[in-house]
Amino acid sequence: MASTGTDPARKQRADSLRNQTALLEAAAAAFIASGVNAPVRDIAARAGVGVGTIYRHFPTRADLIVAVYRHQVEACAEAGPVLLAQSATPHAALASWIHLFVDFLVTKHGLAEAMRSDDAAFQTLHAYFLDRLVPVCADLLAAASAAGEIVPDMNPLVLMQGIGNLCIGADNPAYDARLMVDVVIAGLRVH
Amino acid sequence: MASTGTDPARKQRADSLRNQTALLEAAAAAFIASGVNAPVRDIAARAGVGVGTIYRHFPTRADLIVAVYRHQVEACAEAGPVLLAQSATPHAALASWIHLFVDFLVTKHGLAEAMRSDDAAFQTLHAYFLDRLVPVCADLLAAASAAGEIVPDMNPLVLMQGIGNLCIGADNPAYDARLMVDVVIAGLRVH
DNA sequence: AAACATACGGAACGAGGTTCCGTTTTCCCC
DNA sequence: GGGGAAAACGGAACCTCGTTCCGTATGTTT
Repeated sequence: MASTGTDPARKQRADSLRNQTALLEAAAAAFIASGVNAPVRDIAARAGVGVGTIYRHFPTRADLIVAVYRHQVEACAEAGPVLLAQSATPHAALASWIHLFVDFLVTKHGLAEAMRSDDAAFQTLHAYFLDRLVPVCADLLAAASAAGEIVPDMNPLVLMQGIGNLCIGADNPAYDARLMVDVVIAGLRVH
Repeated sequence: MASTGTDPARKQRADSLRNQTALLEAAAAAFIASGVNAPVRDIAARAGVGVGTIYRHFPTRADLIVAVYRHQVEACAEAGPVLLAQSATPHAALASWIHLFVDFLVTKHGLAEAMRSDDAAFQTLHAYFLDRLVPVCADLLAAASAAGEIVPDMNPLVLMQGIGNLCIGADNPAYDARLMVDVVIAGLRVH
């Protein structure tokens, strides 16, 4: 992520590593306080570095967001097969997994919006989330489909993006992302 | 909308009305060309006016968007009762009406995103759309619910917002808003 | 300790939204 | 028709925010 060195023998400088860590912590805090679109200058100030340092470590905002949430995305991805093995039915596993994903998204102010953005800077973000999660979703869909529980032709990519969309604005009390997601899950069933 | 006059006897000035019309046309063109977030300066240039004139007529971007799309929103609202009377079943009417709404949204680049924005400037937009369309949706839901075709507890406001969300990013070829909307419509059915 | 690569900071630039006020246009009244 | 007040105009100026750039500082290696 931050290995800019041309010579692979030379290790990353200590101050560089320190700043990178500080930036990750600052960004996480700023994202909680102001959403994932927190001003670059704010994040830099929180980390006690100049704005140039942010761009050196994380060329686009997406890189920073991915770095901050990587653990959680990985955990979500790994939960897929586990749920499939533990649940009573594939459809139940799919439902549980989608709820896991939704829980992750709705607690990250602005993340769902950002994933949707057509801004080139968010391309990385979009790609990372989808690359990591769509295959997991595809497996769950395939299992539920094979069991005859859901319609056979659901596209996992479309489903993930749709679920993501439904989570936008989840902090608005007049909206209820989880309810809409449940309607979608019900709609996947054979009928 | 543009009656700023303090004295109600005094009518709107001719140049003001001319500019207002020019702005509406320019905005409509700019929205088609660049989406509803087209730069203010661009819209002003298209209309051949200064930026100050935009703000005088339409204090927020939402006011301009509402003015541009008012006819279409009205048409959509009025179609609700008509569809209910003409369709074979209330659920069919609901489905048709939702498709009408979706067709409107997906052809307006950025509109669905804007409706979701928590920016105070879009409050008016959000309010207008929901005030006008939620009651129509509520009637359709009530009819379908009374006919025993759908689950009885769907909140029309949540449904409208959810449908709106699903339409975000509909111009991305890897996504399919209509498919997701169909899943939602299916999910509303009693099962 | 010297020399060199690496990384840093923050000024500077550009894009976009918004405000403000001197000037122009229109309208009303005589 | 002409004069003056009210209304509206235009666009410069300002603010915020993302992004770039380069002179300077800090590690690292020999």
